[in-house]
Amino acid sequence: METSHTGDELARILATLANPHRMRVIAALAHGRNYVSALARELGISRPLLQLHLAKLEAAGLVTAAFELSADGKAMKYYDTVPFTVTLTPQSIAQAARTLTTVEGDN
Amino acid sequence: METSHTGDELARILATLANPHRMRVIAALAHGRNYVSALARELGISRPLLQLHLAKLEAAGLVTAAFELSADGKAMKYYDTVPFTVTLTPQSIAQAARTLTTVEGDN
DNA sequence: GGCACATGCTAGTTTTTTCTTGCAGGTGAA
DNA sequence: TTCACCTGCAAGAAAAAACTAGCATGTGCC
Repeated sequence: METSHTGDELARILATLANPHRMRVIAALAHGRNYVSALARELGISRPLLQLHLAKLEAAGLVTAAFELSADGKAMKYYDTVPFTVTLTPQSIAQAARTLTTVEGDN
Repeated sequence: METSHTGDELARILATLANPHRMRVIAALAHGRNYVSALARELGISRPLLQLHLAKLEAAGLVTAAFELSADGKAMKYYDTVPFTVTLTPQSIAQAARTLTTVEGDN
């Protein structure tokens, strides 16, 4: 559950979600947690590419990672979605825009 | 007022909103409509740059443009925000992801 | 005419993001 | 040992986005 974000946080969240691969990752994880190699196979993309997207999703706080040992002793990195609710309206954008830190010239 | 979007529409909306300049444009227009030259001065950015961002906002359906003649007969292009409400949750993302059209390899 | 304001467009650069390729490490099992 | 899995990382290529600079148009007013 998300409450309010700074403008920069919101911008990062939106930029992170605005990608087809990452939307599919969220969709896949919404059905249940999974580890990266299996997830890569499920989505039909390369593992390094998936790791890149997972890193961005995690940086934005939209998924979490947890190491776990499989039955046969292998280290698996499991990812799961973080529940969130973000409501976008012109007003909420305006509110967030007030806390943007992008410095350029002046304002 | 927004209802449901295709995955591609949602991705475009999010990508459009995920930019500091465009967030500020939404914020500025939320206070009232304005024309591009005045808006550029208010935001402290160049007019060509603002026009680029306005074009993207309009393409995403987040703002509308209307030509109007000023008192002294000059053609002014006024922009205004379009009311919208987009709620993001893992489920809504998953739902949108089903209609993504990005073709790559297979799925 | 010349100045100040409005718009539009385009070509080229810079920056960021995306993606591939390839190599490293580790484990258990045949 | 070799094979099939798992992870991590980094360098370089490719693609997309952001931004600048400059020129064009038009208007009314002094």
